[in-house]
Amino acid sequence: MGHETTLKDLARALDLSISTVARALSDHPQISEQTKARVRAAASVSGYVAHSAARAMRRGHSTLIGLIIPDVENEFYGTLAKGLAQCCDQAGFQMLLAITEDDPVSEERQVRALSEARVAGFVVVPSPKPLRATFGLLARGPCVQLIRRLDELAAPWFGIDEEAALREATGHLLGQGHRRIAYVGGSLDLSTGRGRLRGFEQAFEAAGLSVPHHLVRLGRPRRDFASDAFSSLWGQPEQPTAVVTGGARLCAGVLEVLGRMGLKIPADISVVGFGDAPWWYTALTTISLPAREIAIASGEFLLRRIRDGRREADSQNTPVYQAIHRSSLVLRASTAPVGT
Amino acid sequence: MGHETTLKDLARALDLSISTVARALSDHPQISEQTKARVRAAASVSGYVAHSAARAMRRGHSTLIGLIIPDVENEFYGTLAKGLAQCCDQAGFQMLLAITEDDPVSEERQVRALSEARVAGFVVVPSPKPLRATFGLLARGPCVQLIRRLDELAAPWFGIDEEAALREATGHLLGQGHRRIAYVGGSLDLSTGRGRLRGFEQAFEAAGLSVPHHLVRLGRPRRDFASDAFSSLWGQPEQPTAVVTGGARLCAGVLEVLGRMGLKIPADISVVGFGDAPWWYTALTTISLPAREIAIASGEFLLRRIRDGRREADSQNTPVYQAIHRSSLVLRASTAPVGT
DNA sequence: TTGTACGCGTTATCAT
DNA sequence: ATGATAACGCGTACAA
Repeated sequence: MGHETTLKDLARALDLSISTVARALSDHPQISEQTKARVRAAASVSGYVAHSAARAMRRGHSTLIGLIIPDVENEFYGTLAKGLAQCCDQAGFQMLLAITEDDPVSEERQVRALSEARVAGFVVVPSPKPLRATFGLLARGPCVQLIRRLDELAAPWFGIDEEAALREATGHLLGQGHRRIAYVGGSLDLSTGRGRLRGFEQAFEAAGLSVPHHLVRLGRPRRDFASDAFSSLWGQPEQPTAVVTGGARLCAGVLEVLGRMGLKIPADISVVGFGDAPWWYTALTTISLPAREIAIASGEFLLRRIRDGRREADSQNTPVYQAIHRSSLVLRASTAPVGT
Repeated sequence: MGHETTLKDLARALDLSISTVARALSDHPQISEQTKARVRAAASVSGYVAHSAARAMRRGHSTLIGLIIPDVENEFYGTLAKGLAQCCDQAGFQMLLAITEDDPVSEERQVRALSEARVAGFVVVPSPKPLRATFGLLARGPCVQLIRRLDELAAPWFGIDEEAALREATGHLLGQGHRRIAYVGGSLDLSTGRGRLRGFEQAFEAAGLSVPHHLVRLGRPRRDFASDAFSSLWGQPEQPTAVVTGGARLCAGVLEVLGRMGLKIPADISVVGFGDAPWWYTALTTISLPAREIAIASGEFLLRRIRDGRREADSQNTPVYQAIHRSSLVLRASTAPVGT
């Protein structure tokens, strides 16, 4: 007891060589069916379990994929993680999960740990400003970046057209006659924050209106920021008649404070939410994100690249690939023409 | 290029032995400061990254923890995963995530993969009926089970007092004068389903009332089941005045169909939700679960046991440990006295 | 069809 | 203070 069965053990017990046992278990064609059967039986009764680390060392590559995200509690990232985990499982890979909370130090530490584990590839939603070392580490293997986009990270990007998403959402409200439209979004140190704000602005410009910058609040993509931001907006002399959110957690924060204040949607204020948390299926007009599609697309892309990279010596001359998915505006009961 | 720096490379470059380099990098006391400095500098410029698989093989144990859950999109499991990931990170471990969707075949396959990776321990929310092989695999290392409890899995359990949770929730409604209280819960093949139903029943018994079994619907813990179940309940001649949910996804399903039917909460029906998804902070009376606490407690327990197991040869004679956490009923605006 | 032998990158033991 | 060497479990080129 206290000892795990190895090929050597099986070989000794069966009076065979290690290589024969190894070949039998990997169904090598040149091993007799009879031997295979004997070996498999012995492996089964002894509870033999292959040692993937040893195998990886020998082969020179592991079956590990590293996923680096800010927060798996966030519905969106949860969906991302699930999609990728299923991709991995299907392809015989396992997923190592790292949660950064957007802290660059934690990010570096965990990316280093993933590197030490010799993951075959990285899927990363990078923090706003990763440490220099992090880039170096991520460059050691195939890598794709999701949603947020960092040019320093010379890695293929998968995400949505943020500008179009916010432009459409804001345009919808403008079409309903709203003018005092507030925007609670992420700060501009994230590519997503920049794109979304631009989309918000473009909607006004397209309508020949001036952008109500005094109704814009940008900050960390957290619920409490959004709650505070909306409170301050509502305290202004010119209250907004509608609010657009620029992130899932920001949306949650706005909804929370609306509830606390007892404001009715859309009677007191129209709301466009962000993301697809199942609970606001009930009534929330929302910017719907194809999280699962992004996960699958990027996962399959990465896995393909990993396999390719093993054949061709080095296909490092990869063009900067990008896959732009489309969000869609899902109309529900949380928006209404102004003054109704 | 195409070659990862190893200790051997560093040794050759510095004209030192491999052992000296290894010792220098692990800050061995008997290496001169000067040598350490030289080695560290060389390691840094060459971008040396340790190889944890090789280390694990040599040492006989990895720094991997396997987490097996049905679904990480579920808020509750998301919180669990996050808590555990942080536990792991803090202790120098990494977390391998497996999503089973409660499919025993997928579960077995993934648990096997984790076994092959020689995870140092398992944290598992088991499917209702795991394959026999799965038990064998999980028995190969330290293991804790969460929430759901399987006796065949002789592993310490961390969860909540399900009976008390539902008793309290149901009692609250009874106290508000409700009698036709519906219950939409998980089927009885899960320990959670059994405990929750019993709690529902106990509330009636404690009040000297008979249990309204015709208002009880049990099934798979999925949103669509709950939606259908509530629809059928509402179609009955004796419509319920209140509904208690026995799971997070079931709660989401009930809320969804309520929205579709245009029913007002609590005017048309009182609702007790399940779990802590941030979005129903607004107005939902809910059975609140200490997901993060459970994750931390079980994670620390497992990590401690892993460390202990390395000192003492085999401390297999472990008593069946259980940590019962308490849920709490959070009162909000979704329940009201009957007939108001 | 099966066996022998080497190396993957580390760490630990024993020597110097 | 440093070096040589064995071993962890596996896969494969080469030999038989």
